[in-house]
Amino acid sequence: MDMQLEHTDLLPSLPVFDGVGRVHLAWLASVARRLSLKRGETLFEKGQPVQFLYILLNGHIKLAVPAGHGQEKILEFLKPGDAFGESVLLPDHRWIATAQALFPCKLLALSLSDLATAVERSPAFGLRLLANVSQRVETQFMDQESGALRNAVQRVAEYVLRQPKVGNQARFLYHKRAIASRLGLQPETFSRSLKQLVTDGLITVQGARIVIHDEDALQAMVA
Amino acid sequence: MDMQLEHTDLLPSLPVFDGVGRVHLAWLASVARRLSLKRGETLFEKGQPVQFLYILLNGHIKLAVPAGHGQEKILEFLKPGDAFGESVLLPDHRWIATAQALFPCKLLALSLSDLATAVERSPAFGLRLLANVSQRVETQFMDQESGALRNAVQRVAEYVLRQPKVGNQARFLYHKRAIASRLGLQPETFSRSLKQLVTDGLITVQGARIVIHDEDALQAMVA
DNA sequence: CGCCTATTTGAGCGTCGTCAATCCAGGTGG
DNA sequence: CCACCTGGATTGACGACGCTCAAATAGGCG
Repeated sequence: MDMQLEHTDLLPSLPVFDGVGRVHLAWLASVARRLSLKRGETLFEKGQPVQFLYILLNGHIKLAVPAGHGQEKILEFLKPGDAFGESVLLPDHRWIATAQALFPCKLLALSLSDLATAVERSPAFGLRLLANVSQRVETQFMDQESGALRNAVQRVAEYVLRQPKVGNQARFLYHKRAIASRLGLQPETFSRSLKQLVTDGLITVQGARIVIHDEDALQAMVA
Repeated sequence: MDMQLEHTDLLPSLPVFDGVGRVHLAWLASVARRLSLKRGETLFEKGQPVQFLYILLNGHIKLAVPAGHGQEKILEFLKPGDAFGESVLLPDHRWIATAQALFPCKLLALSLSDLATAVERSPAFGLRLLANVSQRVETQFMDQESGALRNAVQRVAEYVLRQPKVGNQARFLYHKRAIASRLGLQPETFSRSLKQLVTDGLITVQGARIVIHDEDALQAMVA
């Protein structure tokens, strides 16, 4: 199968390319670098110069800052359709966090000049990028709110509710250790908080599997 | 003095309009609504639909979420040149926080259609907006990092270092209560943390005035 | 089947939040 | 010009939530 066509076909399904004309998409697909990452592979590290805007087509990536003793604080989980590295627009900018693949990834990389040309040719693409990063700011705000206003059990309940559900079932996509870090908790505290929800009869947990018994009570807990 | 010309002249001095052609600036100035806020006045409240992208020309605004018992958690201090409300691009979006003037403000408001037209006419403006919001994401990341990795005294030291200094002098622009909220601390804890820095001989504080005696030690404290 | 890592569980402690009282500064009016 | 007054800031005492250290258990992958 033609690699280039494969990627071109993938593009229209991502919201970040909504409303971007076919011809512009083709141009994007032609100039953008294509990258693949294996699970665990590092895309960039804190301190390196920002050279590209990345668009994640496939897979999951964590953005994290090292915290000594082999610890880290996870700032964000990146999902397909997410764009990151807009700070390529800021002069002499360096990454403030490290990006590492949690699952095998495919992504596009746009250099600063390609990004500028792309927005020049397709202002709609510029607006899509703006909407995307705007969404990320809002997510950060909600995280800040949760971190400041809610306790450990409430934050865990909130996280469970946000997971995609089929019926009343859900799964932890990432390691519990990683989720704990994302929520600003120690793994031990995360474990105890989950146990609390189980003890209260709101959920049951088996490994990465979650069954939600009382969604309303979970909602009430975070409100 | 002509109000419109006054604002038009103000625009080129803000980084967010760098590289945006004179003619586009004039167009922006002609279509954008102009707003003034008195100290304490509310621009929008949590839950209201997002109708405009705002660009702060002058003054300071706080973005905060109410937290019950008349409390609030301040998410961000907005300064001249900051743009906010890019989420006007997201469908059916509502404000997740309240905006209130901390000082008298002047600002521009762009409707969704005006924003789209502006980026259409001047892709450079789109890139500037992207850079601006990108900067805000990074600030959020650094806040998350501080909140997770540093204790109260370290966060206060970090905040002091970030204030604009003349010689070894600086000032708290906002009420300590507000700064505490921004740092994710109670006013009492903020006060005690400042006292700690004073006791250690790193700074002295009189009301809103700060004198920095040992900047290196402050830096070392947050590293 | 066995190793290695992730997760869970337990015990103890420290930081920060809560509640309450006091202190202080800036603004107002006599 | 000074006394008052009001809201912010400070200080103290105490408790709780989440962190740290340590050990046991479970789970995944070769």
